[in-house]
Amino acid sequence: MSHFGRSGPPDIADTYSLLILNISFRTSADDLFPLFDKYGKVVDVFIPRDRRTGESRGFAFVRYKYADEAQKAVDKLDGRVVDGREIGVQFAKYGPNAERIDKGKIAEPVSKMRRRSRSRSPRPRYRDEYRDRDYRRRSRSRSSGRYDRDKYRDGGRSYRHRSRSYSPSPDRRRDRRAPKHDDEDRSRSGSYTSSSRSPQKAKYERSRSPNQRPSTLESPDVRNGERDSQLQRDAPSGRPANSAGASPRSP
DNA sequence: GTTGAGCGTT
Repeated sequence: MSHFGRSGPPDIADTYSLLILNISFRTSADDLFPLFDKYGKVVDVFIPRDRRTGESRGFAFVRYKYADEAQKAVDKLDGRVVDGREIGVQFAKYGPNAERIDKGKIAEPVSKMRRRSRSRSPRPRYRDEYRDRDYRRRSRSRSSGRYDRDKYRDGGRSYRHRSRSYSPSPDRRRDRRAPKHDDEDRSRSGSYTSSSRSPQKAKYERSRSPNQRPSTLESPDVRNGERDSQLQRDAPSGRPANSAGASPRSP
């Protein structure tokens, strides 16, 4: 009953969802919980994070138990400087399931809605987060800015002169994060339920240990050469039956 | 290490 997290939200029956925008990227639910809990009874605080990097997106969802408290929080916390950034508190417009929300509170399930609001969708939200597998680097920021310009500048001539054939598979490296520290109290690190709170709130070093394995990170050329070498060494006969007829380059 | 309109769950 008190343990949720197996299937998403704990209980969104009589709770009002508030959308917190403009929050710092380092702000966590633990920092927003006491802030919002001071104005009312916070049921849960959820901060959507990126699936690729795992960083916060910059907004959070605070679920209140009563609308009056939520309204108060919006009026009080809206415009408050948190972590050095002004946050924006407002009622959630959409539900977790894209359902209809009334003042942050879920009006009714989609089943009862039938197809009433089906014809009303003139605003297709383009969520270019991770389409499927073609998730590129456009994301929500970082891409559009000076970075692109700089990149373009560098790519003006470097990009074009990419030397010989360049294998278009740079994102093939699946270097997993080195499981150095596994004592992460925060299992979800996103949903705060005022339940499990680590007494040791030391400064979580953002250093995610970017353990990049240079072995697999080596250029394909080197690997290719090595493989080629090995292949050649594997067939010192001078005539590898494998290569007989099937040459790497079919002219 | 970076960024800043928006709407959500391991």
